[in-house]
Amino acid sequence: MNREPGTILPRSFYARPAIDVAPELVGKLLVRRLGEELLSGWIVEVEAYMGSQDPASHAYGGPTQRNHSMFGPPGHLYVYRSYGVHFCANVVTSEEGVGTAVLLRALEPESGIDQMRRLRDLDEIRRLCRGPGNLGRALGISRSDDGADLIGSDIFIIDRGSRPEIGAATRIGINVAAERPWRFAAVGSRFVSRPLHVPSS
DNA sequence: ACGGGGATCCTCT
DNA sequence: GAGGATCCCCGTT
Repeated sequence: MNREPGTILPRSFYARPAIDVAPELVGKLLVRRLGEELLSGWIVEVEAYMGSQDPASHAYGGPTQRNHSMFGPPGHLYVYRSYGVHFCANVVTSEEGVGTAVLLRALEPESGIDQMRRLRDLDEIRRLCRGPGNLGRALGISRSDDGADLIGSDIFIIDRGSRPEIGAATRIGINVAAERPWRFAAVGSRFVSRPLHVPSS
C-alpha cells in the first residue's frame, strides 16, 4: 500500500463506541514488536462487540476474571482463548467501565512475513492472518498480552492514510444477536476470513 | 468440585 | 458441509 511513517492512533481514537471505532480500524496498520523484530499488517476485517447491549459480547454479563480488561480504559488489548486453542485479540473502546471492544479478525500481512510464516508453520501469505485465531498465532499473541497498552511500543496501530472502501455484514460464529451487521471489512480484499456478501445485480 | 459450551480452525468428503 | 481437537471459563452444586 503506502510507505509513509504514519501516526500512532491516540487514546481518543478508541474512546468511542465500538460500532464507531470498528469501521475506522479497517485500513489501519497493526504493528507488533517481537523482540527486535516488527511484524505488521493492514487491518482488513473486524467485528464490534457492544458489551451490556450485546448478548454476543463476552462482557454482556458484567466483569469477570477473564474479561476484566474489556472494562478497563480504552486503547488496551483484550485477549481471550477460544475453543481452548486459539488466542484472539480485541481493541478495548469507550470509557473505562463500559466493556465494549473490537475483535481483530484478519490482516493483510505487510512486514515480518517470514516470521509470521514460522509462527504459523505455513507459507501462503493470504492465509497467514485470516481469521482471529490465525491472526493471533501469526503475531505471537497470547493471554500474556491481555491488557497491553496500544499507546505503547509492543503493539500499536498506525494511520498511514489508507482509505479502503468498507462494507458491513453480520458477525461470524455467534448464535445470539446474529442479525446485527457489526462485522466490517475492506471491500474486495482477498485477506478476509470470509468475503462480504455482494448482492447480485 | 463439576460439567457444559465456546467471538475457531483444519481436515476430510 | 460436517466433525473433532482442546481447555479455559463460568454458573451451578
